[in-house]
Amino acid sequence: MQYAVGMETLRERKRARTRQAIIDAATELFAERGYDGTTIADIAAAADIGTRTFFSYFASKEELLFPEADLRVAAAIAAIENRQPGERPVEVLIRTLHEVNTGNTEMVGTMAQLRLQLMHSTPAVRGRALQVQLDSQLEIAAHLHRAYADELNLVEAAATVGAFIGAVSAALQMLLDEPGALDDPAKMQRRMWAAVEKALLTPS
Amino acid sequence: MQYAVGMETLRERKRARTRQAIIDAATELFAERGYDGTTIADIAAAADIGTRTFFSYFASKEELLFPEADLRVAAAIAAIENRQPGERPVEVLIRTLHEVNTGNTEMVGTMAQLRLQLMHSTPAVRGRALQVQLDSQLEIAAHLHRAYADELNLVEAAATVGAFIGAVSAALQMLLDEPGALDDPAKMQRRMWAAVEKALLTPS
DNA sequence: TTGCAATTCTGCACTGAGTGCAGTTATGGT
DNA sequence: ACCATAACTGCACTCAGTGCAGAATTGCAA
Repeated sequence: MQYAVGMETLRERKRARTRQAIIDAATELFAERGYDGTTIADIAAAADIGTRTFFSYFASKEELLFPEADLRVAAAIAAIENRQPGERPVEVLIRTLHEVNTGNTEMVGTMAQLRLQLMHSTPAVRGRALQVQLDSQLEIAAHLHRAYADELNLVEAAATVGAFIGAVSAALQMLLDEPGALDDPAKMQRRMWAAVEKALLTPS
Repeated sequence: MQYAVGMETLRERKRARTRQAIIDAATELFAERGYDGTTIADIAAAADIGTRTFFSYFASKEELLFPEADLRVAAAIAAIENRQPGERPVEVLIRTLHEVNTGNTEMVGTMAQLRLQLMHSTPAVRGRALQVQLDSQLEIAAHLHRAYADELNLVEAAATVGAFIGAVSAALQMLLDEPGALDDPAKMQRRMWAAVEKALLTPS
């Protein structure tokens, strides 16, 4: 076989291509007709696969919205491992998500932008986003606990991570409720961080 | 009409009774066969109503799990209004949920107990719980902002409430993952509060 | 190149949630 | 007793998601 070696087998490459085709088709259709207005049959047809086949790539329609959830958790965990000496748990988390959000094109990607709009307009999407976050939380909490074994027990670590992610979500949602919120994503992000830091770093 | 005046009309009384019958039937069936193993047709049959009628009482199967969501928000808002002078926002929230949870039989009620189990075992229930919480958050945040107008803008208030609820959720879920967590709910609740306070009140 | 095993794709038939509609029944007031 | 209104219900429908079985594709070895 004369193909490049970027990915092992033909199967894997083809599968990755199909997966991306589904995401692309869904992104376009969601933008066009909204989340609820798009059926899985529509997506499958647009991606040129059988309806049934969709479910061998994504377990549900909702999963389609957060295809990169795993990557985020990995980034957060890496940031925890590389913490500065003397850095407090909350500070690590804040720095972590800072890096995650500025390091990649997350805030700019089409699906990410779309997701923000859908989170605003479609309750089901918002609910799903929360669930994805919570699933990540426990994993991140476990690593935070290991990094700060002498300061935080596991439950306290979970509470810390939960507080952080909860603050981010709530601030984000409140900001999204403002009309024209998406016109200046960078500004929105700055305001979000300011609010999160005030909520979490204010001394008691 | 010679009926008592507890509730105005026959219609209202009958409707309330049917609603309760649905909740009771569902509680029993969920406990018996689990959430996923119970169909709406089952519940309707057990409550002796037509399947279609179920949807004129509850918009979805999930809504059945949190029939008292509104009450909680009301309690939280009332607690905010009655805040002590000098009390900090986070402290108000902590006191608030303290009152909500100890003041009523929430933690002891059958449906509430059941819900904790289901949250642990059924992802759909967990997701729904989060969504209910988030919906409450913005409303509570608005009141917190009004109560602390000179200290917190709206986004900061949202972040504060989100941090609090996020910490509670995460700690609760971590605790529920421990085997035998439900054997001693009071102890679990104490550990939860300790973790939440450590996460939120630790000075920076 | 051929052949075969493993994997993937797909259609079909099914269950269950949820909606719209239309007809029936129960209730409140006159 | 009568009527307007609200509630209840069956029916037919759409869509998400699953299990199964057969067809098509791919990987590998001869």
